[in-house]
Amino acid sequence: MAEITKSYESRDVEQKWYAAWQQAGCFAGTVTPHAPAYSIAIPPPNVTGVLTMGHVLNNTIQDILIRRARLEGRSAMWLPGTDHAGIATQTVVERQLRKEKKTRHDFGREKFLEKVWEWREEKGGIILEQLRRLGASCDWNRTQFTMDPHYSQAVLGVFVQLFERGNIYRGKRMVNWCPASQTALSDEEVIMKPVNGLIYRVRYELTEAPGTFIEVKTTRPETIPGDVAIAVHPEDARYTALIGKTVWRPLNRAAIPIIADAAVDKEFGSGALKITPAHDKVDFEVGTRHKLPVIDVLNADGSLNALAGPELVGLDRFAGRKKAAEILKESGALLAEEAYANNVGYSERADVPIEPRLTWQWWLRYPRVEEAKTAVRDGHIKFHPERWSKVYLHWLENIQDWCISRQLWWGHRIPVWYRKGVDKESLTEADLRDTAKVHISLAGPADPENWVQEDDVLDTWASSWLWPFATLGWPDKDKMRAAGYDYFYPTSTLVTGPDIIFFWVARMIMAGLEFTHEGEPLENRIPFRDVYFTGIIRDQQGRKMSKSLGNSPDPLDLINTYGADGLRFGIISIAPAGQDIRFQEDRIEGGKNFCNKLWNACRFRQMSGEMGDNSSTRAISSRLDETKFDADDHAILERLLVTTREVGRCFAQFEFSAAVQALYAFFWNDFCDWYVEVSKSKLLSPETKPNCLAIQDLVLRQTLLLLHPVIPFITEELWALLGFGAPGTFLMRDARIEDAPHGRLNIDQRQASTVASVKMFVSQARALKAEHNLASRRDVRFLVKTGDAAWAILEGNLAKLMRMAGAAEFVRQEVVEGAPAVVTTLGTLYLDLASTVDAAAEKVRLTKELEAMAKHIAGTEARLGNEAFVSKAPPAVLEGARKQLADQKAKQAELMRLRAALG
RNA sequence: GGACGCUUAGCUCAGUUGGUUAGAGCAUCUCGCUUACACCGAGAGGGUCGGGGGUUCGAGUCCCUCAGCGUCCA
Repeated sequence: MAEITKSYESRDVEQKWYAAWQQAGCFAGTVTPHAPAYSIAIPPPNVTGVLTMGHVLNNTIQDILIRRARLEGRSAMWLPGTDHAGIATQTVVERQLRKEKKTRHDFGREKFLEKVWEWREEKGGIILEQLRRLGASCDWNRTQFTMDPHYSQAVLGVFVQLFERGNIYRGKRMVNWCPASQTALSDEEVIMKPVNGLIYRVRYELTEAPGTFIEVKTTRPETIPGDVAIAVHPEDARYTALIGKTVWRPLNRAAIPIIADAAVDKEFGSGALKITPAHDKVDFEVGTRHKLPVIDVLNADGSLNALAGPELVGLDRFAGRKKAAEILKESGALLAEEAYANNVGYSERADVPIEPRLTWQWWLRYPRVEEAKTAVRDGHIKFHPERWSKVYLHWLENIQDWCISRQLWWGHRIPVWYRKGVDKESLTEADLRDTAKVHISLAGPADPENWVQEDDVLDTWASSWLWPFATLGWPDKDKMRAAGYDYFYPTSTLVTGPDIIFFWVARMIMAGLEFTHEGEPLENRIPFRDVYFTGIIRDQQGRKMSKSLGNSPDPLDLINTYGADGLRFGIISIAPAGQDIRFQEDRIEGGKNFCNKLWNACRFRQMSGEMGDNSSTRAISSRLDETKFDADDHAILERLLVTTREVGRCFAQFEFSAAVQALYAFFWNDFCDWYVEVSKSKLLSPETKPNCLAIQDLVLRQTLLLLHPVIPFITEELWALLGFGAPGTFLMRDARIEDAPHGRLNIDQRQASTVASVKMFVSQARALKAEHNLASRRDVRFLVKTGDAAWAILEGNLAKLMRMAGAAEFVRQEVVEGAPAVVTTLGTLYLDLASTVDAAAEKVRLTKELEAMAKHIAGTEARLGNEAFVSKAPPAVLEGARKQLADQKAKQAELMRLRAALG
């Protein structure tokens, strides 16, 4: 067996095991009829993406769930992949072209798409490679891409089906237009941002009464050429006389009417509102009500067009705004410019203000909205933390139709063909259903030469909402069988961020309900049973980590510095359930240190004696002689059992950081700081050595099993080094978690509980020495004044005590005068240094302690003196308080005696 | 404006259904290279649990209210 080195070096170990796992096919999720299935579909990262700290957290959690499921004997399958990220990817490739001073139009649609595919082949797999560095145990053979042929068929087939079912329609409506990407966006892709800008007070002169004006306030003077009316509230007494009159539009001069509409807010500004139907959603509605014309003064790229007038045409909308203000100022129409803070919608991807724009788009009426609510409300799908279900339900209550068409080239081109010569601008709902005018199918028309395909593609989210089942071969029966659709769907758990609860989670639920297992009950059609929402990783100042701020560490750097296991352990330990996380690199360092500690504890075991048969819990147990157990043996096994249960509970309830904390405390404090230390005396005697080694093996074996989901590499390495598995087997694939690692052994609670008082005794002895500036070397003589029972405990642990406390000897003695002392539950402990002690200082210390004790006693006495407490508190609490008081009083008496002895 | 979350040690956070003297990691200070680990060990200091009010024998924990911070939806 290889010797364990002095410190853990992650790099070689990680590479070695990842390759070995992959070669042995350990990641494969296979249909195993008699085993329960456990499956996760990865939230497909954007194909243009690189690994961020958010990915690290999210994917570490998924890997933990998957690896734990394997160890529990389930057939686990984690399905990886990427999504095609329409806007982002197209933008990346266009940016490349721009370096050659070209645009996508120079190439044409087909050639441009070839370029995108080339880019994807070359760069699109980076993030999946990075996930391997993290240790992700995805079933890579199942890797999917939303633009794969099969997946695309599923997406387009769904479009056709939803059209046939009446959920999809084409309509000319106000959409969120991104002038940078030049496409429509869904409401969810618009982010409202507070902006400090200007508001302009502008007056419009009445045509019938020159010199009389009506005033409006606007933040967008460049849209004035698009004004078609001034609206006032019908009950606004200031303006009733003016309704029906006309005013001069101050830019691109024309007469426009003053109308009355209840949508006007009387309190805002002067109470009069300019109506620009082409550039505002509310204005559009007002315009429609009053049958007003629509004057669109903007081009698709946000520049002003000829309808804006000769002075503004060609200008960008922001330059146009300035220019418009200048013109208004010159003509005297501009009354004032005032600072103004308002909310402006920004394009999520391009980060520019969106324009409300009237265009033809494809819309989806969501299917299964009510069922989607039921699924979560009735707990068929459980959200963790639960509170996100409110956000989800609220969105579904107020759901709006989804604009699913995008004016892009990269994506799923909508499977709609218009017969040549048909005017797309005037198609009615009935025309869409007229197969002579419009053809909608997966296969396309039989006579393509007579048709023109729709230019638009589908929103990327309109493909990824099928992810949990389209990745399992749906709707192709053969592919479904091969992928194990019936076995793995519904998937078990979705791990994602709450920021895409609408974008993705809600939509996946609706898609799953609509398209899978038709006719079966709801619980068979939902796409997943549990949804775990991670927190958002923030920097030290609490800001979101982002590329533009440059405040995110590169996870690959962290892996190189601290190891993948160190990074995983660290990130999980700072990620409490459902809370945002402030990133601290020192916690990642803590993860690395933990790995090193684990490494060295195993090294100590290896150096302590011959390895026995470690190949199973049963084999190790059979090496134990229970009759020779001492209190420490019972105590560590008891703690192991409790920790095993606690960790199991934590994993089951998605409390990952609590699991890690429990493991940390058990391993570092109970095992390393105590059991390993007491082992150092136990190993000296042939009476106790075999048991001690076997118990260490039992503890280490179980600890590696419990830790493996979190830190897979180092645990696999140590598993092999300590011979816990048969050659050719893997911890990750072949090992199974056992609930009762101690096997048939009986744990003696009474004995185990004495360890606590011995620990405390040692700790107090050390403190006593430290207070008197003695190094923790073992050269001190202690005297103990104590009763027979306590002395028996001390005597039984003498060798350990001397080593742990750093004592030359412990001597039982009835009377000790003038020595520094401490009162413990096992008697009064004196430092035999009478000659050197500073009596005055010692007296001060004891007095301080007595004061604190008096306070505690007063508190306990007050509680016990309270009639209500005595009559109402549960007996156990009451008994505890009485015992506490007795202990406190005994300690107080002893402290007083010690103080008196100092003279 | 509405919903949700947060406020506990210098920093970052735990604290399960209310129950002994509120914990951890990091940082700080003191001591120690004792045959696993200095990526370590021993010890110490450090908190009126955001403010106020209430319920209760008992509140960091439950209720009300105020303040500050954050997120989402309008």
